[in-house]
Amino acid sequence: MPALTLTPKDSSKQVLILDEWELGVIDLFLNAANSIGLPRSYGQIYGLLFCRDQSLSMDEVIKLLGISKGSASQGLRSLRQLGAISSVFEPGDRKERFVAEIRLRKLVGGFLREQADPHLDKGVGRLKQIKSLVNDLEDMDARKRGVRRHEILSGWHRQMSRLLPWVKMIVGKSDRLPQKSSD
Amino acid sequence: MPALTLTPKDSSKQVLILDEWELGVIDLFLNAANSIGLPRSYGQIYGLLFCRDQSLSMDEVIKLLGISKGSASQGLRSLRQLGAISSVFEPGDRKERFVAEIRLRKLVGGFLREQADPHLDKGVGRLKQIKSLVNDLEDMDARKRGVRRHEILSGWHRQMSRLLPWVKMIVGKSDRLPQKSSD
DNA sequence: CATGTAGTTCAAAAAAACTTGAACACTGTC
DNA sequence: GACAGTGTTCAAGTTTTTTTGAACTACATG
Repeated sequence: MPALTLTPKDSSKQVLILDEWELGVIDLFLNAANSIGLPRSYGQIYGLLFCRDQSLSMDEVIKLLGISKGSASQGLRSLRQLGAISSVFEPGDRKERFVAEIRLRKLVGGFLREQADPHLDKGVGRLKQIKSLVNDLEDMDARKRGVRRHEILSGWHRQMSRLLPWVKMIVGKSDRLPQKSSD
Repeated sequence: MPALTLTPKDSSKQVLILDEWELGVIDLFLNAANSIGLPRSYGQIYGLLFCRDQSLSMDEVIKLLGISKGSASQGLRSLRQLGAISSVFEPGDRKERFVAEIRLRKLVGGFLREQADPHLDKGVGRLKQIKSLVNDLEDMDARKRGVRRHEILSGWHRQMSRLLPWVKMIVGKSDRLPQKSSD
């Protein structure tokens, strides 16, 4: 029972309530965000934009999701930083408007770039530190054990570094091919 | 101070303090655990076991890391469930003792099995629910939008399902080859 | 330059996640 | 059966993360 008394072609008067399926999608993304370590509200925001054909302003996001200005501002900024959404400016409008990036390749790529890569970089430093601590050991047996562990960790680091490019490559092979939705 | 007058070649008298490099490794795993969404203490426990050649009992883990019985118990159980550690029983000893799994392939595989797969499974249900909500829509335009979104999500789901086996495959190619530690 | 709109910041409040430890359960011994 | 050694459970406490909202910056307009 929404959209009953709305104006004909008034595009700024877009449905200001959410459909049930949209709530489902938003909740799905809320959970997804959460499980990859992002704040729930980021997921909600992305989910909302994902559902819509039209760009939304921050105000609309706030009203539709019922979240605070602060959350919306930070969420939108971070999502853009991740490449998960992008902003557009309607000519002659001061408001910034947002749309969701829906190419999985881009989403995954952005996430890896912003989250995984930094961790791998920090890892280099940590490994160096461990190596130097190990090299300070006097006792040869203890040292040998330490060296072995450092070697293993270095190997893992190398492997993870190799993996990421493959992930970016594999995801996005045949992005958007939604033919049979038989299930 | 139990086990003082116990066994002959008392193997329980192991170093009861941590080397500095071990602290470094433990901290590394603490952070790693955290960033993949596991409790910090799991990382500490794994890190400690990773450093050691000898198996450790729960008691030793508690003393060495200074964590509570509850954390140790839950951490050890979950890590075993993830396949990140395994338990061994010294003959004639009632205590369970633990060692770290150091094959990256196994670690990654266990993590994906226990964390990623369940999410994908739940995803199937969510998608079904969204689909049925979308199919209830009267308005054909709204419905079309909903169908489109459902198709995209299904495509993503398919892609992620395809990706995981590759990840398990790629990681572990040439596990343990730590030849040149020149860096 | 006063006003209104758009958006950011950040300290404090709220919520979520993690840890603790005391009570409990199980098992083998005397 | 009472006891001692091992390990689990979970309500309550602690810590960390997230959200809120009021104050603030920036900027265009009259």
